[in-house]
Amino acid sequence: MGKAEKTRQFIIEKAAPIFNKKGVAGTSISDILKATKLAKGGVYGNFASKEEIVMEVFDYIAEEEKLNLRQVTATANTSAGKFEALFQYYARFPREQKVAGGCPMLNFGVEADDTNPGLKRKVSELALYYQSRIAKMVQYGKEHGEFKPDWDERKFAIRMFAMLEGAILMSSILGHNKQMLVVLDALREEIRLNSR
Amino acid sequence: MGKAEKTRQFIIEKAAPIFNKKGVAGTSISDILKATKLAKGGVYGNFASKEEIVMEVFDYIAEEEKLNLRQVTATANTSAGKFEALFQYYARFPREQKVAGGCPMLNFGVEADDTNPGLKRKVSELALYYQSRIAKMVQYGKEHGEFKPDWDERKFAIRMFAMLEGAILMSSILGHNKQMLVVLDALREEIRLNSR
DNA sequence: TACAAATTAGACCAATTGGTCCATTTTGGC
DNA sequence: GCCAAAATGGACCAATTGGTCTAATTTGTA
Repeated sequence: MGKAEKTRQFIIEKAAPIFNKKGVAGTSISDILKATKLAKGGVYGNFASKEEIVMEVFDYIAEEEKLNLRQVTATANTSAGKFEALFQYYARFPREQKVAGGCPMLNFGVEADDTNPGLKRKVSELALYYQSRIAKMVQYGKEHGEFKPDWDERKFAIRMFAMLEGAILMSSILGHNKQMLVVLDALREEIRLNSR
Repeated sequence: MGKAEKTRQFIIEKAAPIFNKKGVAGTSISDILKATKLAKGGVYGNFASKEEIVMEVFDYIAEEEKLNLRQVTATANTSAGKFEALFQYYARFPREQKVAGGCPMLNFGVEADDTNPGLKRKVSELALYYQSRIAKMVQYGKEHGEFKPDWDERKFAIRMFAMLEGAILMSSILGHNKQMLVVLDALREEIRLNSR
């Protein structure tokens, strides 16, 4: 029992950054064998196919990232404070990422879009989860008198999410985070304007 | 002379949507042979490698997309009008795309990031080109009294670009463009606030 | 400590990968 | 319409792909 489960988890953890960096099509089973130092039997005894590994890898990265962000926001006790903590996290992104390779929604989403409906669904669910978390942070802030009551939290969540993903893309292809900083400042300003 | 050049172009045009949809690693030479109905000699007589095809395919898509957007903005003669034309184009994105598969900066950028420095560079140049075009549209609007002179065009360009890319990602993984419409409305509002 | 069950190593498989090469065909200029 | 040059088809290549299978090892438990 325990052994197989541990090997499974071990494979997932080793495979995750590879898939996140090189993509699904760009990652071969032999890449995973190399990283885990297992033989084929060790992998295929625990997973039915590459596809199954990919799915679980995505779930794993998603869960780690959620955990990460929950920790980041937990440090503050006001909504504005949580937003600021988030912004400071993204100002350092992807340096403090647990699973290397950048944003999994961006990486897997772009590839899955035209090739893997199951994975695409997972990505969209994760994206909507983040947007609802953002919206809830605004909502909470409104309920506690931090933010103006007429601030549309759902629209803000969509804009914030889109801007962050776009900024992550730019950071990775430009090799610096100056554009991310500009985006974060704009978000800060938007929060300030909606504070009271 | 002419023949080889035409075959080259033919291969690029047929290969472009495939690479744009399935990615570089996800596209095989045999996919290209199938799409062009050529044999290997016909492809490798015109290109040295898959890599060379990819590079030219990206240039081709980039050029087509630039042309497309230039036509879109050419219909209006004010900056505000050009922005509105752009927004209407992106409200329909990717329906009216010349090369199918979505935004090449998103598709190629995400994959090239960790795997292909040459392609990565092309992507970043294209992204900066678009940002400078946006900035110039604001600049022109300021010079012609459309927009307020203290509007920071470079920061706006970064935000607009990031939001559009993020919205394109969301459109493709959600399968609808509702979030894109929210983003476009926000951009419209920002332009309105900076108009005079 | 014995032993069945769980786990793994790695040989093996057919299919596919990117790429080469040359004989044949097509081409455009004279 | 001739003919060299350009272009193409497709056989062929070694390496790699995802995946199977079995013999050997490791495991937890009685």
